Amino acid sequence: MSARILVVEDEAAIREMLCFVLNQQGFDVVQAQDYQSAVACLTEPYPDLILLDWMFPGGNGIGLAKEIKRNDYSKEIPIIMLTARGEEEDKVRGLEVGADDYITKPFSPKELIARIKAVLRRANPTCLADEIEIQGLKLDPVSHRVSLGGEQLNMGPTEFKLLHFFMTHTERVFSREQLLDQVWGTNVYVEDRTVDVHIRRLRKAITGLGHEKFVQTVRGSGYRFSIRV
Amino acid sequence: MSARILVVEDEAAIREMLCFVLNQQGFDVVQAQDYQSAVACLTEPYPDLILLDWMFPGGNGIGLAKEIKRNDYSKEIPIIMLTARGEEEDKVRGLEVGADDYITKPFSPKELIARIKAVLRRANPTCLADEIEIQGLKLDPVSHRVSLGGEQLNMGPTEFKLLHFFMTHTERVFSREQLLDQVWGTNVYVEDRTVDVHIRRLRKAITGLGHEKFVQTVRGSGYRFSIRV
DNA sequence: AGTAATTATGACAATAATATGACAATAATA
DNA sequence: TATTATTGTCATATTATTGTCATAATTACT
Repeated sequence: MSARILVVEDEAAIREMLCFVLNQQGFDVVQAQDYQSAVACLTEPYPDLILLDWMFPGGNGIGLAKEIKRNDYSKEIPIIMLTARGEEEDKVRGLEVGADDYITKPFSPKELIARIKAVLRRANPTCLADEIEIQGLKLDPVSHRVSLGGEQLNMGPTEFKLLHFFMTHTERVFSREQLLDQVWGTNVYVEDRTVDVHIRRLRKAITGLGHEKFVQTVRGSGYRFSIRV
Repeated sequence: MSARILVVEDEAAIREMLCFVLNQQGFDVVQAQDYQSAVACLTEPYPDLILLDWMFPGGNGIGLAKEIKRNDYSKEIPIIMLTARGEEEDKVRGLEVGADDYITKPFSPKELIARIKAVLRRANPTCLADEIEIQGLKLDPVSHRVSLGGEQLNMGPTEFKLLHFFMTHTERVFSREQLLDQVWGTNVYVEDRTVDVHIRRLRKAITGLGHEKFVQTVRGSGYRFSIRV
């Protein structure tokens, strides 16, 4: 049950960028480019969050925000406003009207995602809980648990992160360097070969009915998580 | 073997956005936020493409573009300029200096990727991470897999590279020397005849329903990958 | 057919890459 | 503070891959 996000933004390039980023993060995205189509999206299934451009044709953002907050069915939906840089007063007015947060254009994807998650966590934590399952191997980021055919699996935090990354990025080779960046985080000085060791630990941890085969070595390139053995 | 892209952009938010999108597409991304660090990135391993902001501190974009095109080692690297909207003259000047294309901010990820791929396809198709299929023979650089009619094929890294090169450069003879340059890399001292051996290994690996026939010997010249048997 | 040049092939040792087990250092937890 | 779990690194074992050779097979030419 991943979160459904309504993006209201008239400029196509920015809208596409927003949708791209949100999609990559696993959100369900609905787009609207004007007042009318935005209002049309306020029905079942309701979005869990609205990303709202301050200025857009067919009614300004604040107008739409007011409309949303007036309506009983939609007033609980959190709103994040998109404002142009430096327009401080807009932010203030936006928050007054009931926006839960705001983001300044241009925005970094990291910031965007962080703010969205923060708002969702406050408003509706369940829609962030996205359990991943691949052939009986279940990973639940919320409870921070991994199970295989109902059986709980034990592994260290690093193995968990590694598995989480793999399960959300299957069928793709990653070099040790990339894995270090993605799983350990940038600016971390760790030996390349250390990845090997954690790969082994992960394999050992998920060894069940051949599930360790999912973690595959690609000689000369790195590792891959693949269902196709 | 996926393309390495150097992003030169001072504004952190935009830079992060570019990197995010490019990373998702499987490119190797290197960042630079000023003239100095950009120049520092112009060494081994050279980027396959440079995304260059027109205006950035410590020297403008055109200055850096000129510098890149002046240097023998870097002048073959294609450049895509990032310009602010509406600055038509910038685009013209950029193209005059040797930029291969330009993108207007704000940009849609689709457009960005399309233009990058177009430029790379012209300059160096091997580093495009697109899946290639030729008569049931599939090579996917992203997952680093080769299959023939759905069946996985096994081969060593060198054979993989060789096949990748061939599949992106079909219907053309290459001398052993050329293959060594392109597949093994320059400055590698390897016997000419070694190519023969790898050709054999490649043929053996892709032997299916006569697919080994694609790898053809051109007596006295070298080898060719051709669909026409 | 005979010959020289060229390519194909199998075998092999050298090399490079990965797997693994052990260990001390560190961080987390009781 | 004591105890336990986790981490990163090393040394070593295990594989896979590489490049080269010797020899067989093929081709082109006389």
